Amino acid sequence: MPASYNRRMGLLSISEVARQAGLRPSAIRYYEQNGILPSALRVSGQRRYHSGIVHRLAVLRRAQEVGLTLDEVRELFCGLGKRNSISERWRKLAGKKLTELDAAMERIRSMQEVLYRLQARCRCDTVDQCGASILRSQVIAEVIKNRK
Amino acid sequence: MPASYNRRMGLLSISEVARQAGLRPSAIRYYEQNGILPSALRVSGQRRYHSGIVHRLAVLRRAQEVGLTLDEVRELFCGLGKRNSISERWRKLAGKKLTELDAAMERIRSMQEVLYRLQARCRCDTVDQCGASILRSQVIAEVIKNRK
DNA sequence: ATACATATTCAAGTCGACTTTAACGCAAGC
DNA sequence: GCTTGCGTTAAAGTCGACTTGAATATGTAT
Repeated sequence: MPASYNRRMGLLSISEVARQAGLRPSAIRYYEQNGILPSALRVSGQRRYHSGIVHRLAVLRRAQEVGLTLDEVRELFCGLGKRNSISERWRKLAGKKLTELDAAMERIRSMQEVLYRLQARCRCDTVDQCGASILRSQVIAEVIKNRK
Repeated sequence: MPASYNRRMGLLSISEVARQAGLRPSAIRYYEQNGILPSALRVSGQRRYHSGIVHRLAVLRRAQEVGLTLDEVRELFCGLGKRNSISERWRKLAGKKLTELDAAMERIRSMQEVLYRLQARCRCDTVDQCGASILRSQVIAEVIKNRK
């Protein structure tokens, strides 16, 4: 099947899609492999895409930007339940993320608070003296756990 | 060298230190291996610690809690320059972290903003319709990069 | 003496979202 | 028809901060 045919049909090669979406081909293959994108049409073993894929990848990117993991993006795109629209799934995931982000904000706030006090009050010379003021403050241990 | 001797000298085994510091022995070995802690005293091949190590590990943990990486903790503990006290190094690192945390806050704020709009305004049924409102908003692409 | 706990080192595994590499197939232009 | 270039797959590498596993040594209790 010649290139002219693909062009006539508006079919795009993976590198063309990647270029338009600002990704590398390997990322697109990775998404397919992990069920975030459906298996693409093949023409002599090579992936061919309809232009709509570019929009879908833009939504994917935006979803990542607001903090969704690829597992969540998969849920967004391929949602399990019966007749749930994408907007319903977005709202569900958005609620979840907003909660997580509130927690993240709070964590950052306490980190900042400790750092300010440290800048203002720490005067030790050696590590062994260090911490009188620092060790008493109460940043939640959860910080570390959730920093991953 | 018998245990009684170690006890008399106030020397602690790695598991005792780990217990007191709330870590696993493997973490302590890891710190030593990566130059965050100095090489420990050995008694027949086994690490023995003075109790001060527990304090040092508490400072380490606190440093992590406020966002320092282990590379930065190494800098904090083993700082390069000549006569710089730990408080000077703390202030330097704290300033750096505060800047990073400000940026992180800003990122989270824009993520939240997008998510709120999404919850309020998204009404699409399918992924292909999705994004009219979402794709126009401007979360910085940097979000993803720095999310790591 | 024997058993069991705890120690050691080195190498490899973990998590997430990819990228990179290797070895190969197919395509387009001359 | 030959080269250049893009496509394919599977497997391994990346980053950070550890953990886990395997093989082996030492310590402690009975």
